[in-house]
Amino acid sequence: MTEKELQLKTAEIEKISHLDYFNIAISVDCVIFGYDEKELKVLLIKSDLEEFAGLHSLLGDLIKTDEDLETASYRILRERTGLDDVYLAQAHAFGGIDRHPSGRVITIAYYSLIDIKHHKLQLSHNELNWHPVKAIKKMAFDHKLILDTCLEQLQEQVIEQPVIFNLLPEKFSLRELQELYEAILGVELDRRNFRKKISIKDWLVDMDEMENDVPHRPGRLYKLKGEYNRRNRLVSKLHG
Amino acid sequence: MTEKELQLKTAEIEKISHLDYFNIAISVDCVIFGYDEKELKVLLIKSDLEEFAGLHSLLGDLIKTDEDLETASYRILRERTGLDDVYLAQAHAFGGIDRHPSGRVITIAYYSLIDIKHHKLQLSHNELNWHPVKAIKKMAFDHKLILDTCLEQLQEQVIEQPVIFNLLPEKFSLRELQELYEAILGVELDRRNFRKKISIKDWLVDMDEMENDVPHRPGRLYKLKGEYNRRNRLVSKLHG
DNA sequence: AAGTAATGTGTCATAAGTACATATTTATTA
DNA sequence: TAATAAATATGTACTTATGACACATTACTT
Repeated sequence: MTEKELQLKTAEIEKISHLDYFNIAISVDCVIFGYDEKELKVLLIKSDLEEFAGLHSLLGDLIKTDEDLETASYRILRERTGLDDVYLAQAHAFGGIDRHPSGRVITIAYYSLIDIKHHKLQLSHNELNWHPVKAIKKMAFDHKLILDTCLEQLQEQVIEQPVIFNLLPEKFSLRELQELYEAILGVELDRRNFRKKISIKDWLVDMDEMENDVPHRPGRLYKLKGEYNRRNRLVSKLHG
Repeated sequence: MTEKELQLKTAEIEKISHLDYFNIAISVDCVIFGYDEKELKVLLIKSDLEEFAGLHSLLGDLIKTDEDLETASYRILRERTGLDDVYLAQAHAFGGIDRHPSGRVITIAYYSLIDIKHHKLQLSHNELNWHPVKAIKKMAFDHKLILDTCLEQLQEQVIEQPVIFNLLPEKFSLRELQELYEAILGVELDRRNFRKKISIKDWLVDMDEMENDVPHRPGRLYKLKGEYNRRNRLVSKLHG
């Protein structure tokens, strides 16, 4: 490094009034939920850090200076899965001092809902796989805590809002929908009462079609009313 | 700056693998809610930036490298109000690229609930004042958006959880409690139905005492059951 | 002593939630 | 081809929660 270069660097440092404050990196971590084989799943990658050998971690990356939080989340989704038009919601910020072994990293956790079967995922990495949420015990970093937090928020969210449909193909039967609720909430629901409740919410359109790939009496197919369809929409109206 | 010092600085820079990523500052902003004169209020300071002359802003500060998010929030609360044992909850992270005129700052918003009258606030600054939430139209930065977001979350929270009591003195009448709910939710409630609902929740202990400073028939005084008392407790079990 | 204003309680109608049973339709099996 | 199995589809009775509403009581004020 030449004297000239050093001077430039020095100027750069001086410009930053409190270097201390810029000694913290910011990342985004995405909890990507999917639903397959009657199980809620999450997309994880094998950790490449020695400290966490054998453990899995969420998909995340540091935020670039010219992108906002949601742009960064969408970038990660695109880079890792090839998907663009997915449901995304901010869950929580995690900022423990020692949460990252290489230094101070504050992360902002988002969760995303994906229809595994419909979207052809272009998984960017051969150690990137779907894992049943229920089976996950330990993860790298504080990612188990992040996962649990996102799952809790998802549980609250699906009860109130019509977001669960982002995990299903466009057309689905009421049985499939019920099984998905059961997988997310971890409870068994009464079929008759479930149907009553769903019909009261008035979220669905009857497609006048039937299932055709089931080994039993096929059920009617429904889709979400267009007005609730959030697949292609930025969920959060909040980005300041 | 000597050659030696330059070399040290250079080493420091080299150690940071991607300087770009450390060009973002992180702050915490606190929406400090209080309740007085039958109004929900928020503690604001006059902005000292020229861009926002005449506008008010939330209390916030950059996070230090050795403190986690909640520690930073509590530090701000302590520095600004002298209070320590208050309810605090994380609301949302805001990371818009241009949200701060002096550079890239991502902020994590917390809201806090304070009993204005009981705690003797040591307001650190003479331009620090309580403002009725309903009257606030414009604020500095994106702080109006942050305030609105926190208010929404508070509204959801008080319906489900016994947190509203952090805004009241230890002993209170059902009328005071109802008025507080009305102020937060922005609705009028039926007195008889309200009392029924509260009694079902079984949050309160009858103190067998009466109001004594009211110009009408005094009501019974209640307090929150100890098991729900969160005043001295870190709310968030989540800090990774 | 009468008036005023708020406290404190109760009822009824309606809506929502819960437990539970039977008929129907399709695929499979004998 | 007929019986069987398994899932769909729907309805009813009971309980609980919600919302609208009325009246007696108590303490302060005039």
